[in-house]
Formats: sequence, C-alpha cells, structure tokens
Amino acid sequence: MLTERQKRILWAVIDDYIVSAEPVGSRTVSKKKGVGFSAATIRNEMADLEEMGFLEQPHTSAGRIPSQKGYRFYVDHLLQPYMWSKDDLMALHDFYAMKVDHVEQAIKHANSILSQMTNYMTFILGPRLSESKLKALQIVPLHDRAAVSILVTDTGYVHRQHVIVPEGVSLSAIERLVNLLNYRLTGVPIAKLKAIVKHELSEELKRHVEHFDKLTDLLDTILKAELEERVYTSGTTRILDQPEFRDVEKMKSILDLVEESTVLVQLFNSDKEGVQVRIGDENDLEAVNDCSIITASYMINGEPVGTIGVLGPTRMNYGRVIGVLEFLAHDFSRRISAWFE
Amino acid sequence: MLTERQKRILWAVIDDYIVSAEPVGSRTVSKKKGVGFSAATIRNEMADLEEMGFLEQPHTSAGRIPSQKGYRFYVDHLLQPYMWSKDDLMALHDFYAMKVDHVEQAIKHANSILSQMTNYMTFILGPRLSESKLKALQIVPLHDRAAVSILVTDTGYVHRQHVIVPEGVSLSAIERLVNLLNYRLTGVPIAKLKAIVKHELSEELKRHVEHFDKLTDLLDTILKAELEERVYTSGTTRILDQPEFRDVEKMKSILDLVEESTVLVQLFNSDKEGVQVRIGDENDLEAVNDCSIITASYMINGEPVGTIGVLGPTRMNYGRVIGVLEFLAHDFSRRISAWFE
DNA sequence: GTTAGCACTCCAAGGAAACGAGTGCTAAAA
DNA sequence: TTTTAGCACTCGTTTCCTTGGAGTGCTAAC
Repeated sequence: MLTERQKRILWAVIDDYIVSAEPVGSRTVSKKKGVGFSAATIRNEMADLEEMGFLEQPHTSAGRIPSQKGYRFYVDHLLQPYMWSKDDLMALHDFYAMKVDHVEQAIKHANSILSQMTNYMTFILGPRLSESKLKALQIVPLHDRAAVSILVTDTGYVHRQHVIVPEGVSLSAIERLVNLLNYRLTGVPIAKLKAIVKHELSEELKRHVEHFDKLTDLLDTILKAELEERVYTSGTTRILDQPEFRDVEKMKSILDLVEESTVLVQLFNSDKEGVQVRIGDENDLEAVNDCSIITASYMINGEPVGTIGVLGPTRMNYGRVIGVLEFLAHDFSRRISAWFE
Repeated sequence: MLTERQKRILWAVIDDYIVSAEPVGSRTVSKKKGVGFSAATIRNEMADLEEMGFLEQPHTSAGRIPSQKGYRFYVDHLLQPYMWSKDDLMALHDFYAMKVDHVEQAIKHANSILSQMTNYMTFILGPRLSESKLKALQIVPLHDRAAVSILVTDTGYVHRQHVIVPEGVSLSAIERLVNLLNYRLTGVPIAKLKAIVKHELSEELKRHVEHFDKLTDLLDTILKAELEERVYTSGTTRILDQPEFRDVEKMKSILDLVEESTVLVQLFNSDKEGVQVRIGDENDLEAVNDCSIITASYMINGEPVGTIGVLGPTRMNYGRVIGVLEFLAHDFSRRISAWFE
C-alpha cells in the first residue's frame, strides 16, 4: 500500500505530466503546491514508486513518467471531482442554444461539443437497434421491379434497403404482405423479427399472400437488416495535437481505425452503465495500446441504448474528460429521451 | 510553343518525379528511355523550360521539379492512355465479385476499390437530390406527439426527419395530410416541393385538413429537407503515405476538410460531364492548394447525378488516376442505373 | 527521517567537416 | 550551328564531435 506522501507524489507527477508530456523531475515535484518536501526526499520516494511499478524512467538521468499501473491508481484513487471553468460553461451554453430536430443531428452535435471540450477524438455509437422495436414497415416501388423497403423503429431510426421484386409478383401482393407484417410485427424487437416470421407467420403468409414462395428471398433481405450500428466520430484530427502522435506511423494506425467502423463498434461497445475507463493495453486492440478510452452509456427512457466516448493518449486529462463525459452523456440521454415519451 | 525535345524532357521529368518525389537531375533524364541526349544538352533545355515556367528549382544545385504550369501541360498534352496491369485486373475482379444491394453500399464499395487502386484519398458525392423526384411521403407516429417523416425519391433515396406533432392535431388529420400530399406531389422534383405546396396547394389543404394552420410548421420542417448531400470518403490515411504530407500541420488541414462535409461538397461538386482535373490553386480552397483533385460525374439513366473523385498531391499519377476513374465512374453508373430501369 | 552537496549519466542542441548530387559555363567535337 | 565532355562551384544533407543542462543516486551532515 502507498503512504500518503507517496500518493501525493504520484499525483503530482501525473498531474504535471498530463500537461507537459515531459518526464517530471524531483525538483519540479518538490516545487508543486501541496508537496512540502525537498527534491532529495522526493527522489527517494520516486525510486520506491518506480520499484513498485507506478512510475517509469525513460533513461537514467531523466525524470519519471507514469506507468500504466500508475495511471490506473490515479484514476481509481487520486482523482478529484472536476471543477467547471468559465470556458466550459460557455461551451455548454452553445450546446443548449442549438436546435436539433432528429437523433442523428443530436448525435453529431453532442459529438462535436464533446471533442471541442476535451480536445480529444470522440465517438458516439448510434442507438442500438437490436433492442428497439418495430414501429412500421413500408415497401415503396420505384420502377418496374425495383423498390425500396423502409423499416421504422420505436426509437425513430429508419432503415432502408433496395430490393428487387421478383417477376410475376403483383403490387397488390406486396401491399398485402406489408399490411400483414405491419399488423403482426408492430412492437416486436428488431432482433426477433426474422425468427417470428419463420416460425409463427409462415403458414399465415402462405395462405394470404399470392406467390408467397417467390417472396421469401425479398423478405429475408428486408429483415436481415442486421442494422449495422453506426459510429459517429468527431475531432479526429485533434489527436495530431498530442505530441505522442507526431509519429506518422502511429497516427496512421489510429486513423485507419476510424475508417473501419465495425472494429470501432467492437472496441467501444460496452454494456455497463456509468463511466468506464480503459487504459493502455486494457484495450484489446493493439493499435490503441498506448491510448486510453473513456466511455459512458446513454439511455433512452432509462434503457441504456448506446455509447458515447473519448479516445486519447494514456497521458489524458482523466479528471476533466470523466467530468465532461458524465455530464454530456446524462444530458444527451435526457434530450433524446424527450422525443420518445 | 515547346519543341518535341522539350516536350519529351518535360514528360521525363514529371514521369520520374511522380514516382520519386525527389528533384530530377539532368543525368537521370538523359538515362531515361525515349530520351537520347547527353546530360549537358538536357541541362540547357531544362534551363529553358524553367525560364518558361514549366519547371522549378528548389535551390541551385538541385534537380528540377515540375511547376503547376508544367503539370497542366503534362495533363493536357503529354498524357498517354493508361495501360491496365495484372494487379488492376485482379482488383476489378474483386469489384465485380462483391454483391451489393443498395446505393449506399455500392457507393462505399466503389469508393474503397477506387482508393485502393489509386492509393489516394477518394470521395463520392451521393446522388444529388435536388433533381430527383418525390416518390412517396410517410409520417409514422412514434409516441404521443413524436413522429418521424420519411421521404422517398425516385432514386431510392430515403430522407428521414423527426417531427413534433402540434397539440390538438389528430392522427387522422395527419393521415389525411399525407394522403393528399402523396396524391398531389408524387413525381414533383424535390427542389420544387416547397414552392408548390405554398402556391398551389395551400387552399386545398386548408379546406380538407382540419387544424391545417397548426400544421404549417411541421410541413415546412418536412419539406425543408435541404437534403444535405452526403459525402463518402475513403482511404483518408493514404495521403500519409505521400512524403509531401509528412508535415503534421499540412496533413491536419487536409484531414480537417474531411470532417467538414459541407466544404467538401462545395469543393468537389461539378456539373460538367467527363473527367475534370484541377491542379494546385486551380482549386479554390487554400488547404488544397498543393493538391490536385480529379473528378468524374456518374449518371443514373443518362442523367449526371453525382460526383466521384480523387484527391492527392499535385505530384499525382495523373495517367493512372484518370484511367481508373474514367472506368469506375462509367461502371458505377451502369451498376446503379440498373436498379432504376 | 530529511536535506544539502556532489559526482555522474545521458539526451539534446549546436557547429564544423566531409560528402555528393547537380548545376552553369567553356571549349572542343560533330 | 548544335551537341557533348570536362570542370569548378554551389548548396543541402549527413556525420561526428562538443558542449550544456537537467536530473539522478549516493553520501554525509542536520
């Protein structure tokens, strides 16, 4: 266990390093307010902290930098509640001033405020669809055999898909199919649509819809709707401001991530409620092994449906990010929930 | 006017520089096949070409690099038709092998193939909506007063929007409104929707829809649908492979562009048919003043509806990019047109 | 237990020297 | 008259060495 003094020193090192990104020396720590010891004392303690694995030394005769274990301890035990600054309040003011009129816009907006306030890259996973329920289904014919299917969920998400109407199927058959499905499936969770059609409705559909055998493929296409979850990112270029990403290769591997939305979803998805902090290689993906990811889930009417988060270097301003994220996630939930009451 | 020999030398310099990104010296040029002169002769000619503004010298005792004017001449007069390599054909094979079932997917797919084949950043502007026509309009109620409006165009594009139903308006009134609008507006170009409602339908709507005065706002929201044109980008990180973007500041200004989709639309939009090449500051935007942008429009049933293009450094492999782009744009048109016949 | 002092380490910044790619000019060759 | 070989010169790049300074660990004194 760490002594009070050791804790204070560890805190001082991290607090300084977060800002400077340079190894912190004993002299610097001893001058910091809240630490009343001489450089020599600090040196002894820092050597101990290094032995215990909380600090690291890039090379002899350099200062110390926090190790991953050090950050973890800092986040778990040394963090102080974040104090909002005047600038923060101004930014939040803008947040409230802006009018938004659909979920996607709200997401983009929250995302940009968050990345602006934290100065890191941020992301929001769009509302999880597997848990939302079917509200309406439509098939709109476009030309001859081309049509577009539209699937609306109770969270207001609209999924569209081009489909080809098989030869020999009349418009009225399609209409009938759609009516039946709407009647039977409204309120059913998206994830269960396919199973229900297959096991409970196939007989009925066969009876009431002419040429139904020709329509099974089309129906599959519509309902397969794996409804890829969309990832929205913002502030991608802000990681370029961080000295640790000046290296082109390193930054390329991060930016490549952003284009691979499926990977992003895996990386960020999290069912747990509340704020979660994953530091360094606590993240599974190698490309982010020297990054930290802080996530929070947001809710629609009390149900957690998506994730909002921040990606930055391990040398991250945890206090600030956690504070801002907590607030925005909560507020974002409140905002979009209002549309669904 | 340039002599044959000068043209050949200019060609050789650019052809080399495109690959090496290093200033090209007289010796290198004289050794290139197709140029049968000694280094001294080349030196004299290069000095002339520099005087005429086709070449530049970073400093005395360095080789020459092409100027913007040089690139322009190269593109206009020296380009040879692109020869497809085996690798290209393999990539195209993949292109055909993949099954796609809606426009968005086709766009993403074409985009990734294009950026993979050219090794530059590429983009596709989604089908222009202002010219497409209304196919269907729907309003799906979600909860109490929340609803989502859905607007389908004849190109299969679906635009959705959250709306708030004013107090005191019944569902049946909404239904009536939707029916009337569908009846009257199907086939009308999206750009004209609002004007027609305002000038030709307002009397009729007032007569047939109860509480119509309360619904004007809602109607405006639905039809305002400025239908932001979506920009899809791919291969963003590929510009990091180009030595001219090793500079973090430079690359940041480019990447910032990508996040500003409205700017991108302005930058890339182009009504002209066929392949267009804009070199260096022929582009209005300062951030891309040392980039070249090559665009081609794609068609749905013969109508140009969108743009597909490539962004790279002015030192770009123009021959290859133009060849690939021409082919892919044509092919992409054919593919998506097939869905609308 | 804490602190001042001191020798030691090692990175970073700066500068001289060597290197080499490429030029322009001149004079000879074609 | 045009082309080419030869040569002195320029200038950016690389390499190596020196110097400065920040920071350490250890020892001895407080």
